[in-house]
Amino acid sequence: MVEPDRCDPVRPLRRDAEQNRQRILRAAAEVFTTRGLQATLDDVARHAGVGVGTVYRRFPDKESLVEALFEERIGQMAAIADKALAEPDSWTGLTGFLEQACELLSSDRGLREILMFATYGRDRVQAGRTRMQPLVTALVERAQRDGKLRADLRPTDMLFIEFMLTSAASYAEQVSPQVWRRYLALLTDALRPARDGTAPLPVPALTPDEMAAVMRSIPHGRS
Amino acid sequence: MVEPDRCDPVRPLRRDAEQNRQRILRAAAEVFTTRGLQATLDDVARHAGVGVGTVYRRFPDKESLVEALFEERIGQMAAIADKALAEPDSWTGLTGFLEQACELLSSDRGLREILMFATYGRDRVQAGRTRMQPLVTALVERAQRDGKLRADLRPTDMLFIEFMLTSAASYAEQVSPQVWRRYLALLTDALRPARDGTAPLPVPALTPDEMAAVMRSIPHGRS
Amino acid sequence: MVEPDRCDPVRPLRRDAEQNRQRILRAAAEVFTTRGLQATLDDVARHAGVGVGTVYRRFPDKESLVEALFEERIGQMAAIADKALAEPDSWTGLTGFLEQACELLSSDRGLREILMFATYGRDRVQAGRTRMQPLVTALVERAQRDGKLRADLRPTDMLFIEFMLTSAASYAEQVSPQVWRRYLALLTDALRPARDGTAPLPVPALTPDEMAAVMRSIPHGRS
Amino acid sequence: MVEPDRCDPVRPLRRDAEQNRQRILRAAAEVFTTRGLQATLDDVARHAGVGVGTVYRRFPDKESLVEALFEERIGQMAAIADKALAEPDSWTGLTGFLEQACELLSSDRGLREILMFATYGRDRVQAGRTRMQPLVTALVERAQRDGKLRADLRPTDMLFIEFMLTSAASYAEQVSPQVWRRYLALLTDALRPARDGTAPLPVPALTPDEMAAVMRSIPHGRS
DNA sequence: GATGAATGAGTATTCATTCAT
DNA sequence: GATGAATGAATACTCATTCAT
Repeated sequence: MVEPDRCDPVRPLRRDAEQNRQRILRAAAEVFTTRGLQATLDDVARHAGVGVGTVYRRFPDKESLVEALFEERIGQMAAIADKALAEPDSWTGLTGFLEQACELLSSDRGLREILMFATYGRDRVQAGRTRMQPLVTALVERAQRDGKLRADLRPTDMLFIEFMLTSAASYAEQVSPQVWRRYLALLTDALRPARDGTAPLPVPALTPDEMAAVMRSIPHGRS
Repeated sequence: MVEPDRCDPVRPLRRDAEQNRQRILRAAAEVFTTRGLQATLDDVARHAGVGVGTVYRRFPDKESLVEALFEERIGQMAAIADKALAEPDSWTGLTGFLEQACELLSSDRGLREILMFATYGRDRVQAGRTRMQPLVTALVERAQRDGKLRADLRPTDMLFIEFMLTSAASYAEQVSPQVWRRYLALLTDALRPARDGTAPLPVPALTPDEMAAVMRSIPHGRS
Repeated sequence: MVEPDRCDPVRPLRRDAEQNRQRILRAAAEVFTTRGLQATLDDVARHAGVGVGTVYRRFPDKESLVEALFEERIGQMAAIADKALAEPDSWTGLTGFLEQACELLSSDRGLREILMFATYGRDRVQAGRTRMQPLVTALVERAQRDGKLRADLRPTDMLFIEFMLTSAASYAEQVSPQVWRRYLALLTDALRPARDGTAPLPVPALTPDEMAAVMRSIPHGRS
Repeated sequence: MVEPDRCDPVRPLRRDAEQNRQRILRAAAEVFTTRGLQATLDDVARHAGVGVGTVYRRFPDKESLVEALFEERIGQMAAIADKALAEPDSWTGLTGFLEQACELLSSDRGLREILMFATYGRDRVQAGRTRMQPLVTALVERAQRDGKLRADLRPTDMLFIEFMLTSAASYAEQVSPQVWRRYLALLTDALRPARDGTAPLPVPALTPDEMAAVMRSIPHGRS
């Protein structure tokens, strides 16, 4: 068997298909970001200017599409963490990470739904978390070594802080899309090494394993 | 209890009706709390031991039921705020309010969904908030007069803090139902008067009117 | 708990519901009988003059409806077998059973599909067969004791004969709906005790267990 | 490889095309045989190692492919009939025809579906039958002239017998692939000249024209 | 009033068929 | 000619809401 069509560049159909795939992904991002995961694949298709069938040709089902999108976001999150680690000042790195991660999350309703309700893609979420874990741990430990961060803070705390900020952000989304920065400032302030009169944090933080269990524990459901 | 709407003696049906209403509300709380807002009204009705028709007699539609539930929660929060105002120490009052409100609100998936995505609940939520506002304002201003609370904190911030804690709490509900206390401690610490090197909070807090708008702004329904 | 509504006759809603259930069942029988199992539940609903939702209220899914119908038919089959056993002449009983069973099967495309393709209700079919088995066995053995039936015939053969006749019947359904009687006569003739020159049947008949395996072996699928 | 589309000597494309056609037909036989007619044309194409488009170039639609397949089978049956006519003994010829035809047709789910429900295949099936008719007639009449075959048997009966056997054969395919021989023996026995007490066959056989109508009558398509 | 039966628009998904490359 | 990407009508099933009893 010889290569059928290989004289010059890429295969033409391939190009079309990939173009469409991208178009669908972009449309899905937009639709899910603004209307949440409950948006129809028909909506996505219409938004992308293709038929539903085309969406299903590229992604076996809604879940797969959502997961592909999620994967993309996790990549962005990881990139943010990497950049934060590259930042020479450990404190700036840490707070910058929080800020940028929150910027990412606060504007994406679909992503929020995935993280908070595990409507789809529990396993991917898990994998994403696993990928983030060492990066966040590195950020936290570096800052603690430098004496810039409260000693009793744990890496898993960072995720909760993210969630809390996200929650605030999404709550005010329409009216004051930036208020979450107030609460970031507030929390950032609290992250600094304990001052006089600061009581140690009460309950222990979640272990990484417990954090994983959290994701598993989230009841499945549409929203 | 005073007779609400009649002109003569006792109205036995009234009592039955109210009883049913309560029964439905209790059932709804349970069902929505555990299964989220996606639970069907049939589920709620079955749980309450009544027919769906009865649910519809008491609440014009699903949204109204959800709103009534939310209002109930706000009512409970208002009671907590009242108690907090009765507390002689303004700082203890304030932090106690946060703690107790969070104890109340944690582990309620339905509530979490309302707060984060609010497919339902705009109007009552609004009304509830209006009811809370003066109480929280009093708590905040009293603590600031005493120099116990950061000066740049605004009453609306308290609600956001509450929401953030609630979000963290219900997120970890199954795995570590008390971790939210870590974040309460963290935030409480940040609420104390600014120390050296503390930057003022950046973005302005929401005004009460904006806060009201938040409630109205929440995107509505399935579409 | 007291009976809620029991003063006089039946409960009114119950009557409506049961009426509708019957109407749906009748409509389904008609639709599946003529168009096969691939007919839509929307078709059935339209035929019954109700909404699809009503069909789904009575039968959790298409399969259940089909199975309910099947159950009914099996009941009729069993009744036919019972009647055949009550017939004093064992030969008349046996051939009468074949004839009536074939009359039943030949006019019902849906039933044929169930039996031949197990699109739905494999388990019910199995159960039905189990119910029929002893009756057919009795019919066969009685006729053999009387010396009216070929000695090397086995009960499972009767089912195959049924299937073969059904197959012929369905094939000619539109053009000559009665030709199957020719082949019934042909086979009936072959069922009589062996005459001179009749070779014994070659391959052994299926055992009841193998017969059960046949049903399990039929590949699932829509048609 | 030679020039595809030229006007003069050999027609090489013809060869390629025919090759593809055969490949598709073989693939279709395999796929439909095992999975039934519900298998998708994508399946068939994949199995054949060609694109769906190619399938559609050779066969205007799914129905045509199914029909072509059926015609092929009929062609094979015709060959068997030819061979049977060459057999010196008319009885052996006749029963041998039945046996070999059944060997050919058994264990073909797709065929069974065509025969029993024929969502597809009206026209070609028709043509195929036309081709069979004279051969079978010859077989039957020769045996009757020799006094070896029941006098009231008609040529069209042979097709029905064939169908019945095929139906039994494919029904037990997985469990006892040879049981159909029992029923061939049974029917063969019944084909011998009537003995004492044998009633004449009741309903008249189909005329060739009616037989043709059978093929046309098969209810068509989905809904 | 209470009940639960009926309704039907809405959702994810499949697959025969067309058509640009 | 061949390919496989695109299309969209069709299908099973759900659930908020209405309404007869």
